[in-house]
Amino acid sequence: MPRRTLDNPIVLAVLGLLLEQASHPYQMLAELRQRSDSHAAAVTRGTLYNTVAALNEAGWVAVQGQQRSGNRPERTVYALTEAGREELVRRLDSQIRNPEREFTRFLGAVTYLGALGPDGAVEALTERAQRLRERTAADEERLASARAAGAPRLFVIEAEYALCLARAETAWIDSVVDDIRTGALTWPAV
Amino acid sequence: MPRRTLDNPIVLAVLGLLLEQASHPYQMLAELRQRSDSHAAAVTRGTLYNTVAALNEAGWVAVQGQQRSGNRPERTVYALTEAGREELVRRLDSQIRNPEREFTRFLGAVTYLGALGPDGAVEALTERAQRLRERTAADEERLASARAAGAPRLFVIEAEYALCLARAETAWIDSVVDDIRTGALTWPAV
DNA sequence: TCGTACATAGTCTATTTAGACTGTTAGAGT
DNA sequence: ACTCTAACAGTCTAAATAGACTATGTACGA
Repeated sequence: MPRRTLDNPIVLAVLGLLLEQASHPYQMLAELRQRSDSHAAAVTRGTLYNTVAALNEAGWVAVQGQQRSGNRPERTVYALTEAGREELVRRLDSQIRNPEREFTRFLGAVTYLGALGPDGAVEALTERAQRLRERTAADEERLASARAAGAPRLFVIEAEYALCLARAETAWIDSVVDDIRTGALTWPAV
Repeated sequence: MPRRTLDNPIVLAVLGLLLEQASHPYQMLAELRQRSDSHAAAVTRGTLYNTVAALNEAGWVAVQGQQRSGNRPERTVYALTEAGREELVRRLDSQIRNPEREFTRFLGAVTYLGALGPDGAVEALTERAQRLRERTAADEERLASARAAGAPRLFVIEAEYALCLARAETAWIDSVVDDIRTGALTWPAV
């Protein structure tokens, strides 16, 4: 039951991976998981196989061959086609040009921050900031060691972006917590 | 065919709206659209009706009554239950405490920025920054006039957050564009 | 050497979702 | 008075997704 619209966010990831090298779906998944938690979280197996099949029907990828090691299930290896390379560039360009308004979990929650009350809000926000800081430190370290190991900056650019946003978010949370504590942000009387 | 897991992002929005006042799905949708583009984009009608039905089965909302104006379809008005209020707070708290790694379109695209080549990347990034700036200016104005009209800051806090992130992203893009132009960020030879 | 846990590959189905479809009413323009 | 469009309110279905299920191979400790 292949899809028609093919506008799900992992299409780009699949095309991008195949630009580097031909691969089979299971391997793509492993690659995505290894590279980034956010990429990994965005895919499940069913979706990936389905997406690759649809990409195949759309002519953006093509079966390069079958492989098999031992008696394991046969692996179908896909490669990017020329049309696929063009589509990749087209989508890349458009997704960068158009800033979409993305609805993240945190944005959705912050909208109703009031329901936690001032104390609950400070509590929760403080913990988030704390966790963000820990994660940021770990990410910075990973980034630094990747660079030290010789990875070109272009290959880790999305980690830089993610770090930048995480720092901005942390700073914002800090300022909000501060404003609640000092009374610059108050709860309207109910 | 009501759902079981109820972990989709608009659950929180529905519970949050109902905390303010009882409402029927169509009205919730209008409210969401009016309040924020990101909220609006995150919902379609089918999903909303389905979600509300599931919320009802879970006991977090309850039918408050039917309304009808003229010969229009009957509107089923839902109200938050006490269990629903608790669930709202629980989810709010957890979604704020746990920073999830969210996979946005832009993050996915930036990962394969290399495929655009230095010139294409500068082109696309510059346009994004430009659009972001325009949108940010418009959002700032809307925020200011909402405040001027007497909206408590707590009620527009998510707009502040979104603005903060947008500014950080713009600054990051500017710096990357700069680095490409000056040669601080180069394309590895293929 | 046997069991047990985990990695490898992939398929399959029950939920979930997007968005087309239905029909009514209010208001604008002619 | 009459048409045309947009808002109202909801249902329905085809497509997309998550995650369980299958089945072999490998590594490790008991």
